[in-house]
Amino acid sequence: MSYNYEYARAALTVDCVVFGLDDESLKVMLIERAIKPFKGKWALPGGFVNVGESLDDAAERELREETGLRQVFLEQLYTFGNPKRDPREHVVSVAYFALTNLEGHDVKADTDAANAAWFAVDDLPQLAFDHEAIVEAALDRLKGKVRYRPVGFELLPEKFTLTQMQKMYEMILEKEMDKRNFRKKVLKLGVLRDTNEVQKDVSHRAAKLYEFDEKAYRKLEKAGINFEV
Amino acid sequence: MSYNYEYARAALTVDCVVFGLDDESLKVMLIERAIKPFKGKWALPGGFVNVGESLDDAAERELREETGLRQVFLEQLYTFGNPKRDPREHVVSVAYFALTNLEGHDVKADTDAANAAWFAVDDLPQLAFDHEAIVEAALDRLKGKVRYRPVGFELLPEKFTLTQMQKMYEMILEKEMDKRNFRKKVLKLGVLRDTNEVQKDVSHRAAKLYEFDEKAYRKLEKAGINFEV
DNA sequence: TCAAAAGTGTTCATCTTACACCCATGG
DNA sequence: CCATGGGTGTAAGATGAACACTTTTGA
Repeated sequence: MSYNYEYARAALTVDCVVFGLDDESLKVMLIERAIKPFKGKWALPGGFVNVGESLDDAAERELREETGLRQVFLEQLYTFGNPKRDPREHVVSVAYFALTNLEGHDVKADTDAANAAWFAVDDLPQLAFDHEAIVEAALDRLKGKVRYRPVGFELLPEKFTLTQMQKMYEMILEKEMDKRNFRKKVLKLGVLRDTNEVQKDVSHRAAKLYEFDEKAYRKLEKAGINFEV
Repeated sequence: MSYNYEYARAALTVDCVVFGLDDESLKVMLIERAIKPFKGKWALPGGFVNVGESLDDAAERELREETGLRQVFLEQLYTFGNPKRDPREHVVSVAYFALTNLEGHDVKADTDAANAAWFAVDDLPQLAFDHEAIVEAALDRLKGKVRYRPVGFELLPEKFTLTQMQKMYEMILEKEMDKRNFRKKVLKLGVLRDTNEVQKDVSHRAAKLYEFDEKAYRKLEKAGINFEV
C-alpha cells in the first residue's frame, strides 16, 4: 500500500515531555530508542500521528503505548518544524507536556521501546533529535504556568502535606520559599481541603494531609479570583 | 509530479491571526477566500507549508504573499489538528499570532486572495474552517501576554502618548483603568523613553510622545525585574 | 531524651486603589 | 472663551517579606 500526493508532505509526529516528582528532584521520562535514527539514545516518548487522528489523541496513544501511562494531565506545548530536526526527512513534531505523580508509576516500557526511565531534569543524558530544546521549552512552560494555574497538583499524590507542596514549588521554580508565608498564602487561596488525616509511619510529628479542591477552584476562577503562588 | 509515502500523511498549513489597533477597536485581518472550500467566506491569511521550510518561515511567507505585511511581530500560537476541521481531508494547521500597527498598513490583497480587510474583533463575520476558534485562542493569548510582556507596543506607532498606550490596554483587556495610576505604573517601569516631542495638529493640549526602550527592557529583564502592567 | 519535621504571628515596607482639579492648546 | 484631552499627588488599605521558637512524634 502506498499514498500519493500532488505536493510533497512533511511527516507529523507528537512528542511528550512527561514530568514526575519525587523527594529528590523534578524528573522527565525518557525512552531508549530501539530503532534508527539515534538507536540506543534516549528520547522523548512519541511517534507518528495517524491521519484521521487528533493531535491530543495521538499524544495520549503514544504515551500509553510507549510508557504505559494513562490519564495524565496532557497539554499541547509547541510545534517544532525545523526541516533539519530529523536527519531522515522533514518531520514536524507537535510537542506535549504532561504531569504525573511518580508514586506508583513504575515505568515499564511495555512496547516496542527498548527501555523507559525517569531522569532528573538537571542531569539528563544526551537526547535524540532536538529533544533537548523540547524539554527546555516544556520546563519554561511549567515554570511559567505553575505560579498562576493549579497544575502542580498533578505532580503530587492525591493527599499531600503542605511541606510536600512547598517542595514541589521550590523544585520547579528553583528557589527557596519561606515556610510560614507559603502556608499563609496557599491556605488563604481556599483550594485546599483538609482531609482530617495525617501522615503515617513517619518518625516525627505527622503532618496534616490536604487535597486539592477542584470544585472550589472552579468557583473562584469563575468569580474572577486568580490562583497565584 | 507526484509524491509517494508508505503511510498516509495529513497536510500541513499555517494560519496567521494578525492584530491591529486603531482609535475604535482591536482588529483582525481577514482575507476573502478566492477558492473552494469556503469560497467567498472570510478566513485567516495562511496556506500550505512547503517541505524543507520551517514553520516560522512559512508563516512569514504566507503573510507577505497574502497581505503584503512584512516584519511584523510573529509568534507561534497553537496547532489545530482536529481531523474534521477541513472538509477535504485531514489538514493540520499551525496557528501564529501577529501584532502590527495599523497606521500606514493599508491592506491590499496583492496576490491570489480575493480581498483583504480589517475587522473589529468583537464584530467578525462568519469565518471559514475552525478559524473562529483560532481567533479566540489568539485573543486569549494576547490578553494573557500583554500584561507581563511588552508586546503591546507592536500595536502602537513608534512614538505614542501615554493615553494611546492606556487605551491599547483597555481595548485588549476590556476594562477601564485609572489614568493617574496607569501613568505612575508604566513610567516607573523604566522602559519608556521620553522623545521630547509632542503631538502635532491636535486641538487641545499636545501630549508628550514616548518610545519603547527595548534596551532598557532587556537590561531589566536580565536583572530579573519583570514587566507588569 | 533526642532528632526531625510540623506548626504558628507580628512587624515593616511596598504596592494598589480610589479619587478631583488645574493646565495648555486650537478653534 | 470654551471644549478637549493632558497632566498631576495623597491617603488608606492590602499585600508581601523577613524572621525564631514551641510542639509532636517515633526511635
